[in-house]
Amino acid sequence: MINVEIGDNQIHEYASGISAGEVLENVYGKRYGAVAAVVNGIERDMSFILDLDCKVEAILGESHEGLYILRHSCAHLLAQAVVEMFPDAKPTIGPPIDHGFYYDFFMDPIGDSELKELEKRMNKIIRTNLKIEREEHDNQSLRDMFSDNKFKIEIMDDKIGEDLGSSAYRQGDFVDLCRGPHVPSTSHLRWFKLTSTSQAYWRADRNREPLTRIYGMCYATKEGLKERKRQIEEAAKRDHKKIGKEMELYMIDELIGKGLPVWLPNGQILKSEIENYALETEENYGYQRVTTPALAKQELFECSGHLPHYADGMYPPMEMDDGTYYLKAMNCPMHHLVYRNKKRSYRELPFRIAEYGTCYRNEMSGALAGLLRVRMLSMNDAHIYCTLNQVGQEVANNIKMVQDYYSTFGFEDYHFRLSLWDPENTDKYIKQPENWNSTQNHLRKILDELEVPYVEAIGEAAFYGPKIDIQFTTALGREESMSTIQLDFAAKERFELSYKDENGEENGEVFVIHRAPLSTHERFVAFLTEHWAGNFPTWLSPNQIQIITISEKQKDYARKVRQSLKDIGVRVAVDDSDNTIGKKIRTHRKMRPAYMLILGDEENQKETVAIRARNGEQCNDIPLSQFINDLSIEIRSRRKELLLVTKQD
RNA sequence: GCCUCAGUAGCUCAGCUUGGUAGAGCAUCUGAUUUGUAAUCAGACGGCCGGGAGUUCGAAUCUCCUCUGGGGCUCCA
Repeated sequence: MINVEIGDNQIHEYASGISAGEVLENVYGKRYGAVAAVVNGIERDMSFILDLDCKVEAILGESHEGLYILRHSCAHLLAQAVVEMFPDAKPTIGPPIDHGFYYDFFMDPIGDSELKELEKRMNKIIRTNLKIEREEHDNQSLRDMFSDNKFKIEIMDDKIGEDLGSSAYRQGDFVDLCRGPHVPSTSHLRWFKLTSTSQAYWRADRNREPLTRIYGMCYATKEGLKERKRQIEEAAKRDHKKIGKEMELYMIDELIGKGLPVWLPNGQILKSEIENYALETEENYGYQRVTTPALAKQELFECSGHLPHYADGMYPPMEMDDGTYYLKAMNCPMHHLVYRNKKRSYRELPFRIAEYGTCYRNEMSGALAGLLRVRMLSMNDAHIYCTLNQVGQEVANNIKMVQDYYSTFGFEDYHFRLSLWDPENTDKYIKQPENWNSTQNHLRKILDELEVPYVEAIGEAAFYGPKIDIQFTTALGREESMSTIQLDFAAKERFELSYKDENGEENGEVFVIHRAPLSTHERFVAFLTEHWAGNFPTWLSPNQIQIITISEKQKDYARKVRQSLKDIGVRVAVDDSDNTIGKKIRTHRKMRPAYMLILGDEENQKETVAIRARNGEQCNDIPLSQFINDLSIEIRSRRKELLLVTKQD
């Protein structure tokens, strides 16, 4: 007999050789929704045999761990269906991911019809409720089992010494190399859907074999799957590409080229408002403005290291009669020259210069997406030249600046990422390991001291130094970098940056901080649009006020109100057409003005306005002068909420 | 750049499976209507069905190539 501890210190006695699943079923009943078990802290299959005293916990299908197992099992199920349908396909790897799973196969690409067919086959396997069984093998017999799949053999080769690849999981005729654990049988995998296919490369290396990747989503319950589908639909409504078209924020024309959006008048308003806000902020933080050219000579980018390290990201060279020119992918090299333009004193540090410029990056055509990834970037860029001692304060200021910005714009869902170089793959980086270590530790220390939570990411650094990136997830679920604060230890040598220190010595220890707290205007506006679903705070709104007349009798009054609002800089339009008022409201909702003013005889006589806020709230009989006053406060203070209306009652 | 799906009127889409004179709603314009909070009525205008080639007596529809867009890979702000 063995003692098994379950839940809150309950000890049960069982015969040795009982399975974890039987114990759990004995305690919780048959339908308690567990997919696997934790035995003495280690995740195990339900079939795991208990032969010593131990502690057993259930992993519920709806828990984080449970979903992970469910999705992993669902990936196996997909592989089974694929091998059944395409006997030559070689499964490679198939991990669980957020919301679902994917599996990469060495096989010819497939289309939608095959995807549907696979889904059918998977459902069939689910209905037959195959048992999913773990098998232990020694290394040699595992290799024999997978001898026709070089990818699995390669995985085993990699795991030599780790002593992990000793198990396989079998369901019917299908067997896959796997650590497990898995759900007990295929009937647990009912709530899945195959979503898409794409091409990936073995080991994410484009020189290796191209693989067909199949994505699916998978949940423990019907409701879970339904909720996810609903989320995707909701997100699609916020998509900046959809709203951008509806609100006429930007356009892309074939004749100009892909990745080269044109800012339409409404989008330009957003851009200008953001720019003005940044200008104000940067003045407070001690930045000075400069403007540098869009192109520069090859020698500059060789000096900066862009050509050796970033050539792929730049447009090809232009041969001129006096040399070779490149469009700039970044402002930094030119800003370094601004710094170097005269002898600097320690009294000038930190020296901060900002530029509202455009950079040009040769993104691969397949990567371009709406405003999120473009080839011409409007950047709110700046560089800070300072001593190592000053780096901490400057980085802290920038983190604060970012947080202030985000709070004004209403962003709450983001996380910090410390982006490090990859010592295993140094080609992309300036090879100075000791500098990498010291600057990375420096940034890490700053973040720790500020008590800002962050994740670390290897291989995400800039070629000249580590970064603090602020990561967002788009409405459609893709993670993107928004703001960035980068520490550059290489520029000082490459550009011979120096200053005269307190002792009158020429000191070459100039550190450069590259920062773009507002991302690029393109990406920022994309996020802003998705975040607010186009219902921007009043100060940003391209159409702040829409005036609607009830009949043609109020034409003059409407024009008078419009002029009063224009006088204080409000963006306002009048609709005095002969449509019905319901029709006018419906029409103008598309442009999402913060407030609509409904003007009839009553308002005309009393010099008042009837306010219909964007959220549907209604507020009548407000004296025009009061409205103007309140509105201007709302706009000037860059308030996020439409407080004007609720304030009245 | 690679894989996949899709391109029909300014916008949203039907027609394509099974080839036979290009459709709807909204928007626009013109009348009528003068309206109190999410679509007033009527009429008109609008398309070489992304572009090119092929198959066919005949192609929006079938085949191939190409361009553009969506999703993914890779890359990155």
